[in-house]
Amino acid sequence: MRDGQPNKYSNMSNKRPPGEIKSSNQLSVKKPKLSSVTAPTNKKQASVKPEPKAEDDDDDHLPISQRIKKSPTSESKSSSIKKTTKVVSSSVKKVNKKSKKVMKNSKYSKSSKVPPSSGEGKKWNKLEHNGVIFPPPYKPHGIKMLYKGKPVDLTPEQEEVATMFAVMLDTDYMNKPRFKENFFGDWKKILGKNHVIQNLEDCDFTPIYEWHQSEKEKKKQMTTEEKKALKEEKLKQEEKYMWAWVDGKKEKVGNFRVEPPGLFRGRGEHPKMGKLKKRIRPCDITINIGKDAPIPECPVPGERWKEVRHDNTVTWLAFWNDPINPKEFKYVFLAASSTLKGLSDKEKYEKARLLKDYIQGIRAAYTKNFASKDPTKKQIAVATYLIDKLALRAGNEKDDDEADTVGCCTLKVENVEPVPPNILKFDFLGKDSIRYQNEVEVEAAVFKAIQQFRSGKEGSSDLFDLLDTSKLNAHLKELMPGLTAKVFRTYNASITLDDMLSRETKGGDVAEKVVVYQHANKEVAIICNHQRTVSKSHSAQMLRLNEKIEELKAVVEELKSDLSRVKKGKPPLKSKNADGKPKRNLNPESLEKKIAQTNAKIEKMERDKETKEDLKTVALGTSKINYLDPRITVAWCKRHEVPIEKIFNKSLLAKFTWAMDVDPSFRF
DNA sequence: CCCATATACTCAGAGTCATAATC
DNA sequence: CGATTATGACTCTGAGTATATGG
Repeated sequence: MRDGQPNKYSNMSNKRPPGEIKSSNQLSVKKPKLSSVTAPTNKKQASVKPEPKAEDDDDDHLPISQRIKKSPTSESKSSSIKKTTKVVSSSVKKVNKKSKKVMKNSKYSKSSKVPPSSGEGKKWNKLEHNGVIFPPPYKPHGIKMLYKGKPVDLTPEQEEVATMFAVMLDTDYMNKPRFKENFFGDWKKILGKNHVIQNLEDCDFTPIYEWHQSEKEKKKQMTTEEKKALKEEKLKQEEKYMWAWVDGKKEKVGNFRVEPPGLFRGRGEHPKMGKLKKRIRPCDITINIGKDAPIPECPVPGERWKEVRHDNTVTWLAFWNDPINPKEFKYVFLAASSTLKGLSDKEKYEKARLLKDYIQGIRAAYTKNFASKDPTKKQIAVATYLIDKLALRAGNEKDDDEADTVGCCTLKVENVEPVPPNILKFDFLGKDSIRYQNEVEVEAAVFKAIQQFRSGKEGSSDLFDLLDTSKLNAHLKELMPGLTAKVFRTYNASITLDDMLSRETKGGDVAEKVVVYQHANKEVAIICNHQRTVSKSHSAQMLRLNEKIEELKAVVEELKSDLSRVKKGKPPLKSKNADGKPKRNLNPESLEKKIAQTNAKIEKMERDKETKEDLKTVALGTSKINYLDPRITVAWCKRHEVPIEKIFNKSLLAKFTWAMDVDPSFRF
């Protein structure tokens, strides 16, 4: 469903001319003002050395938003993009899907357990916390599901898993055969070989589903006092887990609740969707605390932690192995508002700001390499261009047991279609299986390069066959200390906000300024392709808005008629209003006023309607939380006397405390 | 005050990327 | 020993649910 709708915000764009640079000199002059960016080889910078040609359409330093221009040919784009269902081929692909499944139990020789001591990557000196809290044990409900129409007795364990499935009866997963197969496979193991239940098709879970719905309803019907009491009870229980002591400071813990058991809800076409995610127990959990901190008490009587470590080179407080993918981990970290997280957040933005000093040189360098004879260099250049211009993600290789999604380095031939003379049509599933659709005008050299990368390959093979993220990042690191692909996303998002705010903030009242901010925020969200599904009620809501607008228009018409009649000394056509009250205010002045008021109301509603329609598939939150340097926002608020609370909610304010004292003149 | 809509917050899955281990 | 692959740890994501808001 999410990948269903075309992205109406496709940008046709860009006409940034090649070339155009400052002297190479300038590059090296800029000093990293960043302690955290461990500057490796400053010498390598040579490779960014731009050449002094210049063709001054100097928009190189500008944010993407400004570099993007509507292309003349941008009519009905998205509609026509379709996946050319191609014959899958074994093909060119370097057999690089890691042979993950093999990997015989090379038990991690934990000789390398920890490298702390050296004080080098030290994250903390003292760390104390209370561990994690577990979900309550399963409470059997005894509701019987049906098999071939007859009630079935299930053990609590069997019932628990059946209930996990029943609860999802009204989700889209029921339309996914993969989900059902995986579920049934895991459930079957618990039912046992000779159980009456032999296939899913003959199972009727509706009794359990309905029981669950009624439980939900019951909960909803509780009075506010009851809910409040329940909440306080929970809070009391959890209070001690909410906090940690880090280097003498009390800090909030993020996710101290262990994930409850359930069915795996993989996104997109995930091969493992529906598999049973089993209950985590204390013996699955590894705790990390300071050397002389007391060991957290295990909350389950009679059980104990798997292990207690003292590793101050990491920030996690606890972890367990992901039951779906046992070689992956689930961590408990401090909350976003903590000092530790704030620090690394700040470092992230400082690194992105540093890129500002290098970006011209980097763009010049990759532009030059569009035509490189070295094929790897050429691919790196084009990939970097896409990452910079379109804010694409790096695109790591994925295993076969994950959803099939791509990023820049993993783009397939079929994901990018060149449309002469110089348009590229992108269509692929990115992170979280969110569809990315875009048509972009690119420089001739890029267009040619893409055509070349595609030629002779099948649709399913890699566009950048000589590239992967580590090669790309290794190259980026030579251009700027600490530079990686994701920094471009942060940079382009933040510079766009900064730029749009400074260009578009005019006078006006606070509300108008907030609109300017939201507009910029939206632009960033579009660049980053932050989408959301259209709410179920969206169309109904639009309809209602339209109705209301029509109603108001009718009111205006009547008022106008009243006005003209009153002016002629005649009484209104109707002596009563729609609500049945007799009309008052029959003098022209008040009628005029009323007309103006109503028209203003209509205009406002029209605007609201537009915004709503505009934002129906755009999620603003993600960029605000992860990509926009809060100092831009805070400084802008200070300059324009906008209360910061208009922009940041409570948790954002807490997360961004480190940015609050920024100088009003701060610019990204 | 009630309802519905908007916003805030939680949740856990899905990425990125550095480094260690292995080939 | 250089290149891959595996491991580990951290950020980023939209959905779902709870709560606030406002008409």
